[in-house]
Amino acid sequence: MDDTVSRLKALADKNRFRVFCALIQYDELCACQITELLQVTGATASRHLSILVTAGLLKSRKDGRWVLYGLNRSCNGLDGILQWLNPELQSSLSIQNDHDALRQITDVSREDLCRKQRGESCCPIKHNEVQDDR
Amino acid sequence: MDDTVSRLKALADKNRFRVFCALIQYDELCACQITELLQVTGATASRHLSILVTAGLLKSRKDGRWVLYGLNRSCNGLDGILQWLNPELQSSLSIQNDHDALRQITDVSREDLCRKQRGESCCPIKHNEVQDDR
DNA sequence: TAGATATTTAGTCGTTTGGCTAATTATAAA
DNA sequence: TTTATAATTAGCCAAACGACTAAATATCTA
Repeated sequence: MDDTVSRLKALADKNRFRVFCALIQYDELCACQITELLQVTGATASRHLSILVTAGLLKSRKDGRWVLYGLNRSCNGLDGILQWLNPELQSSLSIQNDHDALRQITDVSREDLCRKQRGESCCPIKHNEVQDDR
Repeated sequence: MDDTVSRLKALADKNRFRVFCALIQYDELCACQITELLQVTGATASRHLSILVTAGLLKSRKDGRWVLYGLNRSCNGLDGILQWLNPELQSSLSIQNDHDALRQITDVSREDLCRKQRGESCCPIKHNEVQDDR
């Protein structure tokens, strides 16, 4: 039970939930891409990611300087979670917004993305107003 | 999305999760029975229950002096949640413990149960040591 | 109707959470 | 080997949370 509750806790935060949903659509995203999606500091994104990994929902692997995150496909009960969420995701405007933002984020190279995050105003990515569902 | 996250938040607490699981097995339980199961004050149980109701996971109805709680069968996505949880519940010792405790709790009348909760030491219910899974 | 009683609400308190900045670690490039 | 940089960790703070007690509400019963 404790495992299940800790998975629930991990998903019961809006930003972590967004990350999880993003990774249903994208096989792998690096920390800086998720930072850009959430519009928080890298430190904050990193902590959220570690909570999701600790709960067993995500896996991470290093790729040089970058750390790539993806769903942990062998997570106990993952299929059930996906089946539950799937209908909800189809109809969610917020998730659709994130999906659009991610297309732009993954369009630029990770190098350029990080440059932009450092404030070097290269390759600006404009985020749409995120209006929530209902 | 916000609805989904608030349902996740509602379930992401050990005591509320136990209540939800209890109501998968029992069609209806009154507030005092849930208070007894959780071993918290009535006020605390009441707040947990109201969070679950507000999230749309539970329904309540009055039966005279008592308030009965049960799963809200028309909750959006409930089937998905149940399918996800079902395998986990089968193997959980904690849930099994709660199930055993509930059998004793529902064995005595609500009147006697409340009398006992007021400390009138009638019809004692002994709770097993609740050891957690793993 | 008056008293008893099941439940909820209000108010308090210590802990946890989610965000930030600053410091640290690990890898790539010069 | 030094410098740059992606990511994480540490430390801080305000807000949210979960528990409690006490007070209020609603319903039964004598």
